[in-house]
Amino acid sequence: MQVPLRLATWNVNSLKVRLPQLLAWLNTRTVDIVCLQETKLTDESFPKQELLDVGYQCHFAGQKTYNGVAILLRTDRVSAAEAVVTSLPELDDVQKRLIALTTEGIRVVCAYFPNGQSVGSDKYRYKLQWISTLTQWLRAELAKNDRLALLGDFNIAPEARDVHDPVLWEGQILCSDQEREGFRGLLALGLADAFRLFEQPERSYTWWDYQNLAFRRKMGLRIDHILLSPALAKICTACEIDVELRRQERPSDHAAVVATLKHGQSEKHHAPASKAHAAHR
DNA sequence: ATGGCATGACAATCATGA
Repeated sequence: MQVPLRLATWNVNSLKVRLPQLLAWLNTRTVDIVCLQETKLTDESFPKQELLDVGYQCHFAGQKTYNGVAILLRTDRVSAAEAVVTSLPELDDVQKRLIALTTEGIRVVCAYFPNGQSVGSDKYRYKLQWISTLTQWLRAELAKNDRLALLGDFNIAPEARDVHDPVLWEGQILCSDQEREGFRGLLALGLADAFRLFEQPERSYTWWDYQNLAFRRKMGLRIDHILLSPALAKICTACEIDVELRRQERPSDHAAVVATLKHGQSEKHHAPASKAHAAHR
């Protein structure tokens, strides 16, 4: 069976406010695994029944006012979640920025990277530390899981072409050398930026400021990403930004990113490295 | 000019975002 699998990430900037848009989006788009950031909800007030009613099982880690992440699984299309974790084991952190689970033999990691506020601030140092801890943890996860996807709001524009005005943003938060070095550190684990596996339109962004008509003027940044392990990059057939979400009434300031995977045979999940190597010759 | 929105907590402004 070769049914395509679609993975998405969207920073909703308050799930309470964006729930109607999310429900409508889930009804019109075929997405199977949906990572959300900035839910800004405690776990008690997570709208799990509403999402269950449209066919999604929810896993979430939230807090009052800030942060909060969730993964939604379309239960008729993907297997039940296993090995759910709701924090980075190595980091003692009250901020809810990470949730991970395994479905369909895929380790799905949903992350809301710290913003960093301004270069050199305490929050900036926390951001770099958080990225470093995530990277170390992912190294171990990749050793255990061939198929791994890291989705989320990275709060990093990796390259000049991901920024509407690279000169204006040079060295600024989201674009600083150390943040970009952190992003490259994730790629160095073997992960691929799914969006850049394909030819893309120029000025493709995922975030636009609410102010100054930034969206209409195409003044954005590409800071939401889907990174795929080699086994998943190999079967990725598309990666697109859903800008329609940003065009709506009372939108989130982020658009969603959606990747499509050819749903490979399950035997590939546990293919030993030696065998994969042999197949190359 | 470090603002201009938007969101949430809280009750007039303030913290935070990116």
